[in-house]
Order: sequence, then structure tokens, then C-alpha cells
Amino acid sequence: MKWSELSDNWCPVARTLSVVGDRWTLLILRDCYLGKSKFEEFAESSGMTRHILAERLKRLVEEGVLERRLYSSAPKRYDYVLTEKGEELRPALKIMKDWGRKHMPVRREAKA
Amino acid sequence: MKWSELSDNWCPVARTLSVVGDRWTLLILRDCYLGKSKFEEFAESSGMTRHILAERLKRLVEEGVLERRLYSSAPKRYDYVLTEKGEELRPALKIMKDWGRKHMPVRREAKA
DNA sequence: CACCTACGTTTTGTTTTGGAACTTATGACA
DNA sequence: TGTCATAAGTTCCAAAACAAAACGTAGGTG
Repeated sequence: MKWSELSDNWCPVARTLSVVGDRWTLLILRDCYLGKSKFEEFAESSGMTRHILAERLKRLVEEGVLERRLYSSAPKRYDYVLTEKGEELRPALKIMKDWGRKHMPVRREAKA
Repeated sequence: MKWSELSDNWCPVARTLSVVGDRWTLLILRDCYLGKSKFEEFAESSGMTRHILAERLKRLVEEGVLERRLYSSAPKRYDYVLTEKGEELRPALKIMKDWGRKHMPVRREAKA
């Protein structure tokens, strides 16, 4: 089964995962909850490649989780802000944060 | 950045995602919360390939989220059950379930 | 003019995944 | 005894996704 087919699965968890079910997408959401909104901020913070970041942002906008917003008209610059739909996933990330703190101690030197 | 490097990230969300941050892993957990425990059950329910399933189960056991349990000694058969650590992610899946129900309606014909 | 900022896109090579067949060990049936 | 069924994996190869780094674009700055 392919990722794209998950969006019509009978299971609501699977359908959710068809949008946010990969590590990079969830890291973008984490950054949003931390107040970040710009392409360069996401790129630097998460360590993902610009290629993947652009694709994930596009997908999140298509799915209505983020909104692409013009924040400067000359030069034209866009950033990404959470929609209400996107906000409603915040509690899931909160649980992952608490779980990580409790169960996933840092083993080696932390980087960025 | 690679997936493996995520396990030592400063951010607890990232560390959590280094274990459960892909769609198949989370679908395995979903199945566990639904009471499934056997390889064939996971394979059929989630639609993932046996190849990927085997790898993800191994990883979840290594990380202490699942426990590999001998449930038949002749022939030797193993299944997978949630540890307390694994149980503690259940609320995150619950949120994803509710989110999927609310925001991700089934568009085409559902398949198994 | 030359350089900087910021949001991407393109390119190239490596890694991961998907799909299907195969393996191993045992029990059940005839 | 031989053949089939069961269940948990493993192996193989082609296709898709990914990482890394350079390039593009449009306008601001010195």
C-alpha cells in the first residue's frame, strides 16, 4: 500500500497519518507551535533539506493544515501559519513532547 | 539530517519521532491499541509489506515500545505486546483518531 | 554595479520502500 | 508416509523517496 492510498482508509488514524504521518511534517508542526513561520526558520530548525521542506509545506497547505500568507509584497515573501485545523493537532505533539522527555533521554551530545 | 540522528536531538518531540515518526510504525501502534498482536494481523490490517513490518517491529522492540513474546513453543511463534512505555502513546493516537474523524472525511470508496 | 536576503527549484547519486516469491518449523489430514 | 496449511519472518529487484549542494528569482542595500 502506498502513502497516498491511506487518505481513503476506513480508519481515521490512517487518514490523519496520510497528512502528518512522517517525521518531517510533524517537525514542521512542532516549529509552528513554537512560533516559527518562515521557510528559512523551518529549514534551519529542523535540519531537513529545502527540497523536502518545500514539498511538505505545499502538502500541508493543500490539506488545510497551514496557510500560505504573503507577508511582504516587495519583494514577494510568503510564510506559513497554522489554521484552526492545524491548531487542533497541537495536543498530539504535546503528548509526544512529554513522552520524549520521559522515555527518550539524550544519549550523545545534542546538536542544534 | 537522517532519521537516526534524530534520536539525540535537543527537542523531545524529535526524539519521540525518531521512534514513532513514520506512518507504518504508528499504524502498528494503532493495531496494538485495537488488541492485535500477531505479525499476520498487523500485515493484513495495515496493508504494509511484510518486509517493512518486520523492520518496524524490530525497532519498536529495541526501543522498548513493544515486547516480543513467545506465545507458542512448538512451533515457536512470537507476537508483540505493548509495554507501559508503548501504552503511554495511546493518547496521541486518540487525538489523531478524533482529528481524522473531524477533518479527513473519506472521499472515495474505503478499502478494508 | 556587486552583493545580500529569502523562498524556493533543479540536479545527481544514495537509501528506503513496494511487491512478490521464498524459507523454516510444525501440525493436521488422509 | 506424503501433501497441505499456518505463521513468522527473509530475500530479491525495480521504483520511489531522500540528502546534499548548486542554482534561480526578485528585489533591497552599500
